[in-house]
Amino acid sequence: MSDQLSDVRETPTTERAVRTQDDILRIATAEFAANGYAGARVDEIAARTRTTKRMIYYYFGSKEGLYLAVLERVYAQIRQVERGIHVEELSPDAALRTIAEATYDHHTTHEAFIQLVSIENIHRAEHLRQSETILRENATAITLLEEVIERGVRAGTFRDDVDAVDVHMMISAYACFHVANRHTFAAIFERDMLDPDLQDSHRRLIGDMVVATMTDRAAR
Amino acid sequence: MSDQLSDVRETPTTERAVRTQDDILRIATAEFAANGYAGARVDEIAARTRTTKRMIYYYFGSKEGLYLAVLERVYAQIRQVERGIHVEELSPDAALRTIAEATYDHHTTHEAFIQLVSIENIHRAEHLRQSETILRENATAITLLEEVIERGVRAGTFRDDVDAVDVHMMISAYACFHVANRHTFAAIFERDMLDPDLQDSHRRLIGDMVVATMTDRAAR
Amino acid sequence: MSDQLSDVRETPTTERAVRTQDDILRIATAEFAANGYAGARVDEIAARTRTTKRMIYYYFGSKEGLYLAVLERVYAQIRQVERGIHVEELSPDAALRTIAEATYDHHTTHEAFIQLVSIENIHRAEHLRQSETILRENATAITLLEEVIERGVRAGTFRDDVDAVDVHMMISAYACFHVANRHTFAAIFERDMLDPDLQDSHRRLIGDMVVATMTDRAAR
Amino acid sequence: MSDQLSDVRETPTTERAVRTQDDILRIATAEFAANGYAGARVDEIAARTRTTKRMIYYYFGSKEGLYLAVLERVYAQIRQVERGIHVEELSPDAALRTIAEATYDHHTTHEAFIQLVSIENIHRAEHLRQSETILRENATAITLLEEVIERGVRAGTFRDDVDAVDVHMMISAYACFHVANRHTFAAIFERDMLDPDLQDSHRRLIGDMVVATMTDRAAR
DNA sequence: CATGAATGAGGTTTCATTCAT
DNA sequence: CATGAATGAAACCTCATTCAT
Repeated sequence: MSDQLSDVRETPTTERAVRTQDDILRIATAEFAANGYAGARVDEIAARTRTTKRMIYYYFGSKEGLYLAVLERVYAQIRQVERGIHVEELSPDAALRTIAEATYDHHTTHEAFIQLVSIENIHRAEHLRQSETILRENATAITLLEEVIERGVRAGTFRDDVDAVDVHMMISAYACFHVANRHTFAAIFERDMLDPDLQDSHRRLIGDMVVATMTDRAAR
Repeated sequence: MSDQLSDVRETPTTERAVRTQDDILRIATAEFAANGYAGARVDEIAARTRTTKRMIYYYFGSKEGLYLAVLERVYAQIRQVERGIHVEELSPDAALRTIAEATYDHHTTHEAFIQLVSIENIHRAEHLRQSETILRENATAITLLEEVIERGVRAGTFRDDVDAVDVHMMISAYACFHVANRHTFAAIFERDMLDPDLQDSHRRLIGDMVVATMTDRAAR
Repeated sequence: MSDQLSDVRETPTTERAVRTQDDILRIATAEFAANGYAGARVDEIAARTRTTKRMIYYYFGSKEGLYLAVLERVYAQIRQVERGIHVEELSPDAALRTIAEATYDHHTTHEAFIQLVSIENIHRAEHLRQSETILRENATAITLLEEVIERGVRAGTFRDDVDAVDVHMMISAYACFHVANRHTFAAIFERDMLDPDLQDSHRRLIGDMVVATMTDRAAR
Repeated sequence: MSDQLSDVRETPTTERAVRTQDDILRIATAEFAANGYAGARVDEIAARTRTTKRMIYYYFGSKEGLYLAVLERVYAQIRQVERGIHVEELSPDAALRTIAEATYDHHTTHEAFIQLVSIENIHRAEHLRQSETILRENATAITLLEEVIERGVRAGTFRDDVDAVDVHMMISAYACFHVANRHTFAAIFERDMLDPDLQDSHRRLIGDMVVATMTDRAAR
């Protein structure tokens, strides 16, 4: 749960309490993602829950506390995905492509996560910075990339002036954009980036993009 | 102004009126960008303006009307930039790189625009879709790319399975991400993507990325 | 108005606004005095007012801001009374008695003031300490007493080991007690200290008390 | 316990129950004294107790029942002190001074009692009036004074137009004020009436005051 | 065009109290 | 006796919007 709040039940003891909190968090995730922090309504969240508004305050202390808990939850989920990626056996090219595709798959299927990240950026990451867990655990995505890039560089196939954080940035940018800018993009260019018919080619494209960039002879 | 609202002053007559409206729009742009649609306060906007709340309602009818006007204004500004890009004389490679860099330069120097686009996406582009001007005029960015890609494909240097909208997507994703996700990225990875020291290498990287992807032999 | 709050209309411009604020302050004074800070209800105050709850927040910002304004108002009123006391022409004895009686008269006819002081003490004077005006202006009551005591001491009729603050304490204690402890005293001892029939003798008694104490030969 | 409430455990049976109740009452006394009736929080009281909220309701029925029990407890304590005062052997002067000093000593060392009396007065002694015990037993303080005054009057040293209730009022006023108005007084006059350095002179002063007043020749 | 005053609906939060185990 | 979970009523406060001058 949130790292800095007190006066709230930190860890539920009964199984029923777990269900109540999960219920609240699930609904709250959707509401915050769909309406932004200020636009989300505690009343509305409560109404869609099995429980009452009072319980939100009982467990999370405040609207902000709830939002923080939501944030930590979605960041914990992506950590799980990242930890499930194993590329030790793959060539640097294949490893890079695998990581890119995994990120693409996660982001395009976790709309709420991407929206919450967008929202959090509007608020200058002020809430996220309060969560030691997120700060500490979510940077580990980089170590995986570092290892792959080092292998590629050593093998002479990867350029050495682009580091893991840069690569992560390229991959994240592409994957995030699909979800985060879906609606304005669709409105203006009349193409839904998440159209299932485009999924395969878009997944291939992100792999191409990152591999081509890293193996680009001209850039060296 | 917004395309569907009536009962509001559409075009200012006196020069003073123009200045008043510009003042309001400038402040409102900052407020909406910084706080989101629901988070922005009409009172706050009025307080920071040289005029009063009454004028906001006189000129823009409602908070939503003001937001729409703000949106149209920032989209008009990027249209200006796009129209200033001329790549007819350049090779397809150079042309692509020029367009990518121009987008990168625009986005990284127009934080409010990117933030407003993020916000608009949170609201499923519901406001943007009301603006015929934006929908009609802003898609023209594509024609420029189409022409370049066609030249590259005809020359045999570009792959032909990636169209102008895809390329625009890649470029926008990279450029948007720098601004839109700046804060969460900085918090977690301890790297400010807009750090002036990184500007040159990041501008080069976006060019590398799009050119490498389009000229990628392996992908063909 | 309160010294530290912002975002609230500090000084009303129209006469109507003055009336609205006075109306609110009058009712609020009664409500806070009757129910304590926590016990007073903003809703109730608003209901008894010509205006609405919203106006309370418009003018005073918060419940606390309103309470502070109430506090400053009643302290300003007693300052007025204190400034109206002139004892330069009187003998030290008579002057002391006059001051004591004036305090007695003020306190016994300003129940709300005494109650608010009681309430403020329950809250360890945390609000009062925020008001520079009260702190600066209300201590001046002492200078009047100092001058009188000095005269009495010099004349050899007053003891010199009791200073103005001590005398003020004795007088205030007696006068406050009549109002502040009226109800418990009446319940237990079956005597209403504010019974009009007792007024004269109690006014005389406070004068006797302070004069006798200061002229007490045995104490010297 | 309260005289009129039923359905609550009147007298604890086990020793453990006594300790639990005492624990609750001790904490509750502090909380009510520090925050007023409305300002005190049942949750907070429970949290500071070794037991739980359930126990408060089990033993005292309601917040009001608890408050009443607190009130009765502190009034019982001062009764004990009063019963310990013996002045039969002393001269009327010395007896008066002894009573005054004892009251002064009690009040200045029982802040919570004085605060609760202040609070109770804000509520027009509505709770206190429900307690037959307090009403019946606490008026007996007067009989002690009556006897002393009668002796003094008979001896010709005391005036006869000031009765025991008046004297009790003077003494209580002085002693209460030290505690009840400590904070506003300190804030405005920059003198802490309970400063240990002032204790002796202030104790002497209350004796001087009451004796001087009663033996005042001028007043007769 | 300008300004402070006003409004009502609805938002977030708190509190005493009770329930289930 | 003890504990965390739950509740509903009501508290405080905010916001977009309109009015009177």
